[in-house]
Amino acid sequence: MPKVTEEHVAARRRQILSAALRCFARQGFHRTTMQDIFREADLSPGAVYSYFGSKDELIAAIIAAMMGFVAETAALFSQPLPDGRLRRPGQALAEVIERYQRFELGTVEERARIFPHLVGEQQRNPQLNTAVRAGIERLRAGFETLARTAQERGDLDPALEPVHFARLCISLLQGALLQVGLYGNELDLDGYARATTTLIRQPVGSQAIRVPA
Amino acid sequence: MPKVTEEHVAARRRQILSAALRCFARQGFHRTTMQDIFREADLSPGAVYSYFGSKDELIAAIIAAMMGFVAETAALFSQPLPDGRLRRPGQALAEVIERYQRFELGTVEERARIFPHLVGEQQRNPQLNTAVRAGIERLRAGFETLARTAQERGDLDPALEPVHFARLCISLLQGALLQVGLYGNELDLDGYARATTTLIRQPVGSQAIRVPA
Amino acid sequence: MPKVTEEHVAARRRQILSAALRCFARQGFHRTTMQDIFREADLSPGAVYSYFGSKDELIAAIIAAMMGFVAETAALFSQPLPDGRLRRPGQALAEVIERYQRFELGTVEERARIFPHLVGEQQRNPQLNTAVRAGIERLRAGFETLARTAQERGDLDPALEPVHFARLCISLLQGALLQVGLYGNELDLDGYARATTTLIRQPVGSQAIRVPA
Amino acid sequence: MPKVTEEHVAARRRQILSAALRCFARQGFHRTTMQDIFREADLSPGAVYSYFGSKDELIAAIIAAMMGFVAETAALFSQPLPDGRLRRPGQALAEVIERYQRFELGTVEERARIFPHLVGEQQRNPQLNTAVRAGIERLRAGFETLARTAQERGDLDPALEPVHFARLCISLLQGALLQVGLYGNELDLDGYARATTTLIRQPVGSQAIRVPA
DNA sequence: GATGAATGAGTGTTCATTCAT
DNA sequence: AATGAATGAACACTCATTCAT
Repeated sequence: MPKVTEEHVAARRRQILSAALRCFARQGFHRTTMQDIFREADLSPGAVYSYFGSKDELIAAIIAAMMGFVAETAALFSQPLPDGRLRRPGQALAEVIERYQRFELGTVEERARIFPHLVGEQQRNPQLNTAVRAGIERLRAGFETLARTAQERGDLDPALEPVHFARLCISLLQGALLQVGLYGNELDLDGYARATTTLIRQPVGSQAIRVPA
Repeated sequence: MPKVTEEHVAARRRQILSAALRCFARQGFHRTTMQDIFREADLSPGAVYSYFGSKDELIAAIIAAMMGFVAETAALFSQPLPDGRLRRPGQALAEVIERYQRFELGTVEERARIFPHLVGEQQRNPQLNTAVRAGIERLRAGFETLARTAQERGDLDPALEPVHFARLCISLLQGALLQVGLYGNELDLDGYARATTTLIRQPVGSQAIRVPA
Repeated sequence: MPKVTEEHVAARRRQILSAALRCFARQGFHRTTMQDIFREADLSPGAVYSYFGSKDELIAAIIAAMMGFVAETAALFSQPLPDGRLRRPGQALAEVIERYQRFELGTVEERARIFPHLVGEQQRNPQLNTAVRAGIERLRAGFETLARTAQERGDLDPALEPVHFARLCISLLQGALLQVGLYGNELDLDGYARATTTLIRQPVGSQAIRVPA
Repeated sequence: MPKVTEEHVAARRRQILSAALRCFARQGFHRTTMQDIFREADLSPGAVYSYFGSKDELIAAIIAAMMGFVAETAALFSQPLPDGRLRRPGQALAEVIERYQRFELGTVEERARIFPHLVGEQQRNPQLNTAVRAGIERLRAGFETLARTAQERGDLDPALEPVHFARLCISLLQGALLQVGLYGNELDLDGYARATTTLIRQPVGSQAIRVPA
């Protein structure tokens, strides 16, 4: 009965991971005890430890899932839209936020609350640091490419250096996560997304034509 | 000689806080042990505990110092510039980043590395949460006011809702901190500040007058 | 078919015991986990537990097997040799060592490596202690009898008190085991056996006749 | 007050080591929990751990003390007696046993009961193994030298190969320890020592002159 | 009979905090 | 005021054993 077992294993891992995510979102990685996770997952220590070898492995699995989301999203940006053109940066930003909301691990808020802990952990763990930097860099590079393309098409103010502009896009996403963590449901993520799109659209000539008051 | 004592107390508190900051920046709040702090401050446990009642108090004091910076900065924005006008939002953003770099507690990088830990801690501690939300809200409200004023003067695209726009300004600041934590000195904060200013300047009519290609 | 089942049971027990012996010789009783034994025996937990009720029972079974060897050997000494005479103590010592090498449980080295663990365990477990003391006492009493007989025949220096002499024979055997455990194959057990025989042969008058230098 | 502290530290270490020795002698290394040691030493976990970094370190310290005894004893054998001559092997054996009884760590019986655990541990721990083999080898080499010297002086049967003879001396010592562990105070160690001396004295010609019955 | 996922008491160790000096 | 040895609750993790299938 290998199939049943395989499914069972996958289900248990999901069960444990989502319990851990809830705990981590509530208390952070370090304030969460393994006991908390056993209780939340309704499993014994031995059961959890037969699926994940240590607390760190559990943390790493959750971070890996989140970085997987980043990698997939970054990959998406290299693909043209159905109409054969690349997204404008503003569209891309809104798309990330929308995809984030549909991501299958935990809830929007839980993922947002995990985010600062992930950042903190990665600062201290060289292995995680490499992974996280690589992930973010891929996303940033994606925005940079979109910015160049948009500038070529006259969709973006050429005064914005693509390298820096891409960094700001990352900031807008990071800020979204932090503010969801801070305000929870009170923050309207879709409204936030629309605002970023508005802010980002900077057509050619916008500055030049400005009429002095 | 109460004055000497008072100064002595203040100096010791600074000594301890900055030792703690260095430790926290290196290891995060939870991985830092009180022993680490005793060693870094070159003081005995008893000495440290006579100035701060607990580790949490130490954490809270550091967070309070950082929120103090936020509050002062927010207060600044209500004051007009020497010429009697209020800053444009872009100016304000650059000013925050510049002030941040001159803030006297620890180094630019240490403060940035503490930031995610601060966020994580505040999510868990209602008292801190209230303080942090209040601080950020004040800053956000400051940007909102500046945005309205700028719109009235025709310095900012009226299509940008001030409430949301202010949130994005916060994001740009939060992103700056996270990225300094991530890249350290490799990130050029002044370049980042200039890029935000460029992104933010959205004069009236910029969209309307755009000439189709 | 009770006979088949009985054989099956015996075979399984042997399979498990020899797997356990290998593990115990490698890691000692306490560092060996039941998982180690399941893996070494290539059986499931349930299977092993249906033959031995606990880890302690497994340990006891192995110790019992080794004490069985001691008991058989001690019994042998009461029997005269084919020529109707009893062994001289030196012969007996060599015989024990030779029989030890042919004992069917595990290898020479494995049994030697188990020995100190056996001693340690028996010190702590009154039931085992009784069994082990009885076994060794029987062997010691055997040597004592052989010593008396040898003394009567003039084959052994009467200055050696049989009671103490027998103890020393036991020591020479214990030392052999410990040193095999320590040096493994590097120790030549047959050479050791010959040396003990040489040491032990102390004929009547050997001291008296000694010519002063 | 560095002197007071230094003495205090030494006293605490002794206190802890002797508590540990009692526990280990009673239960063996692995069945002894750190809790047992805290209780026996009447100290808190933190106190014990500030003197010894781990259970293994505690075990190693005790084994080191015992190997120190072996090393000192072996060193002694290289020194001639007051009369300028080297000991005869039998004298040396008795001297070891006598010194063993006066050794300051724990009681005679406790040290004996630790012995099999020490052997078992050393089989599994390469570092300990090296140390223990070296210690025993030094003692064995001491006996070998004494044997050669004795043979040259006609004090020992030249038929006994010094290398093997020395091994048997080690066995007689090992056996003494094991039997003290087994019988406790019931075993008369001094009687044992005298018996070994008697067994060992094998003067030249003892075999040759033997009169056939 | 056999399996192996699950249990949960128990382990070694850490570290914020106290208090006699 | 200052010290630092000591405390002990709490932690991550292990492993002998069970029992539904």
